[in-house]
Amino acid sequence: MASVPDKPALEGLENKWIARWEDDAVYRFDRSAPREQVYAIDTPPPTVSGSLHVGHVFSYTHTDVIARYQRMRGRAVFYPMGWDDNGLPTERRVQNFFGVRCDPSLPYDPSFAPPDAPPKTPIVVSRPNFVELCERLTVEDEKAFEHLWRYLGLSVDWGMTYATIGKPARRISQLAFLRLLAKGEAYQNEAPTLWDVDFRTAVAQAELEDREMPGAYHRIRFPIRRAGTHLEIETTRPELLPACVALVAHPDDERYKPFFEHIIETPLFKVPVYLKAHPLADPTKGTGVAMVCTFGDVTDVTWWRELQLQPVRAILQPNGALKPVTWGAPGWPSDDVTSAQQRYDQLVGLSAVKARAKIVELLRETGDLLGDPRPITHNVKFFEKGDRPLEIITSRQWFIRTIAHRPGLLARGAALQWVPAHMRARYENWVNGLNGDWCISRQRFFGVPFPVWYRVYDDGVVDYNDRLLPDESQLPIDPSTDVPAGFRADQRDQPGGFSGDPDVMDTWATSSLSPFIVCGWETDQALWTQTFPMHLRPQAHDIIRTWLFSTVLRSHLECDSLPWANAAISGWVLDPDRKKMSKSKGNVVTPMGLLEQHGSDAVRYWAAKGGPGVDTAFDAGQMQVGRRLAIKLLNASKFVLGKTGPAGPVTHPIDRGMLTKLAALVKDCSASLDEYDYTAALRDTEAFFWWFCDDHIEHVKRRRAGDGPDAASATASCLTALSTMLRLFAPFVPFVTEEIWAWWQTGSVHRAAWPTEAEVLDALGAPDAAGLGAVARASDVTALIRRERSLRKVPFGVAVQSLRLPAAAQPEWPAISADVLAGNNATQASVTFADEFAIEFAPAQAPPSSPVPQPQAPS
RNA sequence: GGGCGGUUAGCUCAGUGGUAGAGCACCGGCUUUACACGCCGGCUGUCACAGGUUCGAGCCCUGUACCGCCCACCA
Repeated sequence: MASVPDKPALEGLENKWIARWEDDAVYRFDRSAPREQVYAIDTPPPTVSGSLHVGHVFSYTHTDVIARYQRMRGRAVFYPMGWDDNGLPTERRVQNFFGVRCDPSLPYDPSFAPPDAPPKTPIVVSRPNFVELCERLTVEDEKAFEHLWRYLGLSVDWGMTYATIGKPARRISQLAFLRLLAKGEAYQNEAPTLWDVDFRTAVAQAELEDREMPGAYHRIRFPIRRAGTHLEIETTRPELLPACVALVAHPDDERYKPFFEHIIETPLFKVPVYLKAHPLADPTKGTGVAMVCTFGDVTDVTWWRELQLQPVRAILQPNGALKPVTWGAPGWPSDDVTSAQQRYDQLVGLSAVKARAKIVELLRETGDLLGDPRPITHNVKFFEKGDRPLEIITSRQWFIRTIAHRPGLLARGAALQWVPAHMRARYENWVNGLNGDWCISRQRFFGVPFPVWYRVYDDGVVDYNDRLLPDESQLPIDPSTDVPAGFRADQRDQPGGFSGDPDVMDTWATSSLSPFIVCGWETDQALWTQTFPMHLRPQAHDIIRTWLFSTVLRSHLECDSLPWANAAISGWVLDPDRKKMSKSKGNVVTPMGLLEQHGSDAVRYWAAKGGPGVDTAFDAGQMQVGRRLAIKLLNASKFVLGKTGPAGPVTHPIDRGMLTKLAALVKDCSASLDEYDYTAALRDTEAFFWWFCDDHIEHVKRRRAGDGPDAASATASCLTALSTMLRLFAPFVPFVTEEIWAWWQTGSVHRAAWPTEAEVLDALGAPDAAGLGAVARASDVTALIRRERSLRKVPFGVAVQSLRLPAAAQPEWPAISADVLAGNNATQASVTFADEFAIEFAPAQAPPSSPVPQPQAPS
């Protein structure tokens, strides 16, 4: 038996065992394991340019508990880690850090090196150079993240990491895209698209969020031609008046029925438009007549499509400013071209907000604005990372089909095991609410480019229908730098030459392939067969509509399969005010500080108390409890292992009862963990452990200190219990359990076999029901004695003289009397049985003196 | 407007139709040879509200209120 320290402590355990685990490759994935023994986890790649917060610690701990459990169950745990360095946060960080800006039209410069300090004027670099800078910068982030994860005790195989902008991920993103293109599941289309004017890119439905914004209803007069009357509409976006292509009212609205298909004239610009009928128009909103503009919101798109309102009169440019328009030109009719032009020219170049103020001024001048704008607050759609409301701009974009696959996607969601089960509804809700295919192209430069070139006609026009695709073996490529087969570099963007697709993929188009990336899709067939479909996707509930949905979609389209069998959805960490912890609220605690303050095991303990999918309050008090548990484990283990006597057959009823109780615990915990109910497993293990310390040890410690068969029974059963409890605790508090394990066992506890009911019962032959009754009775009687001792304030040193125990205790008494009496300083007591409990203590040696008041220092 | 959770002790939360629970906090006591980073004990309830089912409801059903989240609408 290795040495048990005199003063066991938690300090330094993290660094000690991190190093040892790495040296011993404790968490290395076994490539030779057959698929049936593999447990594969699709770990979320954290965004490296962000910072890890306590919510990450929380949810990644949950996953690690499962990973450690499965490993102890004998599974080869496939537990890689990714870094998400693809996307806007990293793009901005690279720009600021190095003082560069990307221009994809530039050729790659292999000799480029950034200056030591970012220059005032950004250096323009090619996309491959920009990606290189990203990789250089994120290496440092990744090191810090990895250190934190190791310190937290994540049992990741650190030999398997990937980056979402890394070459393998780019290759797989492009390969998967080309496969979808070949199948017709990816397509390109020119259509009205949700657009962020600051980032100047299309965004997807999944990236929207509503924000409450101040606005105002503007009541505007529209004359009806040759009717001598007018319609009134209310709009929050009067600046779109020049883009008006129709008015619309509900078909049953009696107020407007007479005027359907009449020609209305827009104010200021004198554009003839029709009043149309459409059921989506709500008679109760505003005046019941809405202005259809190209495009103010998604309803406008619907009306434009369904009412076939040609043409598009787009006035917003990609940067959000109003573009120049020649009134009187095709598509821009006006009954008064001169004044329309004169008025519109005052708007050109203005942002939507400024144009609104200007147009209100103009409407006031002509008297077409009725009354003052009426302030309201309303929800406006934003890109979740954006600062200004989304616009809708017609542009050429890549899409992946989703709507056509809705039934199949719902079936996948139904087949997936959700933890907790009710999270399935969020997925179904989202799939049922999809209103368009998934737009995956972004007009950014940093990301995975589309591996596509287009032929350029001899007249210099790019033919987007004549695509030039690379061979799969060439991937990844960058069409802004690489040249399609059969062309020369100097034919780029030349008549008769080629042009590269300028766009990059949405980050989710890569993240959705995380199982493909880690499992070696089209790269490592043996690994792919061994690990895909995976077993577990852990993630937070806010990205069900993005990461989870898109991963299911890609796997459905590419593999006709679910990507994993289980989805474990974690909750959020809330601050004590029940608000989600976030950086903007300034209530984030740095994870490393937490781990150092409380110890990793203690923080993990708190995290494991938060059930799957349950938003959980940040609670340093629970971490203190976890720390006390770890210390208690050290001390109790020291006591159990400190016994010098020999172990022998487990014959004593109390020992047999304890092990029977433990065997039931093992069975329950295993069942709980199989169902991802790690919270219940921890709670039950903890309850047993405290009972073991407080009651069982107190009962057996004197017997164990003697010799003979009863002492040997106590020693043997305590050792079994310790071994079992350490293994039950190991997934939750890996450091302290490993430390104790090393005192007396060989190998890592994290590679030890998960305990089984049969193993614990081995020393007994069978569950011992009488023993179970004995330990329960022993605890009951001890509780009675302790209660009286405490109420009467009798110190433990004062012996019990006589005991009258409940008659119900009589049958078990012979089995437990020695242990119970010894554990309560009552070995000399006379014991009788009657209906009521009674106790007498030995007379006090000295009469208690009344306490003398001590002079108090002024406080 | 639709959907999903939640509401149990001062706090954080378990609770599987059968006596209302744990930890923390608080109060009182105890140096008991593993642990004072400890131990023992005590106090603490309109289980959100209303109705229903049942011999029996915190749990099942219906409705309501409030909190949180998701989605839709947002002229």
